[in-house]
Amino acid sequence: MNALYSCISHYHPISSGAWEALSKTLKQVEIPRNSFLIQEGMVCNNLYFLEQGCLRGYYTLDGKEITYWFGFENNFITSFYSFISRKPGIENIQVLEDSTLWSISFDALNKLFDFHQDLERLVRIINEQYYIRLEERLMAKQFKTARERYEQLMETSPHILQRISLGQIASYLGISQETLSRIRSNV
Amino acid sequence: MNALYSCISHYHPISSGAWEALSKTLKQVEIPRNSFLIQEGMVCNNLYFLEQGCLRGYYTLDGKEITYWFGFENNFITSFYSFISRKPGIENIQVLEDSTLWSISFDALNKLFDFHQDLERLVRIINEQYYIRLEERLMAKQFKTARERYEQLMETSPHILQRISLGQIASYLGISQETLSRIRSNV
DNA sequence: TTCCTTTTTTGACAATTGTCAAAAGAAAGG
DNA sequence: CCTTTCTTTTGACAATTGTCAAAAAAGGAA
Repeated sequence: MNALYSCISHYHPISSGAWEALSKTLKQVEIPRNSFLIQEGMVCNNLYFLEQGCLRGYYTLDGKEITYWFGFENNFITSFYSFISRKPGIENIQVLEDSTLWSISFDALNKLFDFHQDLERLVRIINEQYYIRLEERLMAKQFKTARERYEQLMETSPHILQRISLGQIASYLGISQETLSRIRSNV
Repeated sequence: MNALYSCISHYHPISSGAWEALSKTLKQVEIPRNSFLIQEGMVCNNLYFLEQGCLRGYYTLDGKEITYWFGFENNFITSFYSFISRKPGIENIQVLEDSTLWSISFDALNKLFDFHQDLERLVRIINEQYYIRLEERLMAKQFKTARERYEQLMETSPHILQRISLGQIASYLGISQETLSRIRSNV
């Protein structure tokens, strides 16, 4: 749980009381490669913190799997739309490597908010940071070529390339696998 | 201020104490067409609520103005990256129609959070809803053609088409003005 | 190792979208 | 009303990316 504590502190330090309450509520989840944390049609009831391993979020469109994010160590993970709106989502979260997560349910989290304002503040701040990241991604997709997006990914997240298959990276970048393969070959 | 109150209530009702404190802190801003709320290189210190009028956010790339959002009545407006990170942003917010806004500064808002947890919760919830919208937009850009994105915009926000010029809509959709013009002509 | 499966690369061609330039149309100011 | 400016449309062509199909390479299991 140390990884989570230091990750949290990086965003917004919380009181020892809040940390105690949170850590009592968290449940550890060990989940093997190729299993699913969430599947489409389900309401996502949990927010996860990924301590070790690797996940991907994808949905299915015209029979194809469209990957739109990856999760690595120290990422917060959930099927955001479903978790927030409390409605069934279209997202699948697949485990790409044997993973260790910490889990908290929607209800438990909201109960904690009532007693620990600093926890709610923490979540607000994390949300804001994740919003900024998403905004950057939209900008990149909107105004850069596939090659530029790939080069940007290599700079900011070279670890992705070592752990994720080409087809899934292509899908994440919003291009076909063949295009990505060609980008890589004729550097 | 009624519009703001009812907008807020729609997201998350707040106590009368919180509303009183908030409404005392808000400042009304009247700003004419073609002026700027924020310009690039500035730190954005304010969060706005747009009561009446119309704005756009854009930045400059290779000498071109790239519009990436529009604001209409009942929208919360800020240069998000700059407001949150407290760093200079690259965003300009231009007033497209004479507008009436309510304004609160970063510091004032954070002070209010310390006294009114329900206000912080409100902001957290609004952030979450705006995150979901952004996610939808990224998905649309990633996996739909320009024509599909245009048709989706016509369905969900037909009012945009009546108030915003074609070039700016094209930029928002991430396509050239000529392409959008052609999409419209050969229905 | 050898076989089998999955992933990546390559080729040929088509579809989508962008760029540049010019014309047509609409809006704003005097 | 006319002139000027800004916006939208159209044409021609180029660049980017997608699709389908097949080959090559890499990875896993027995």
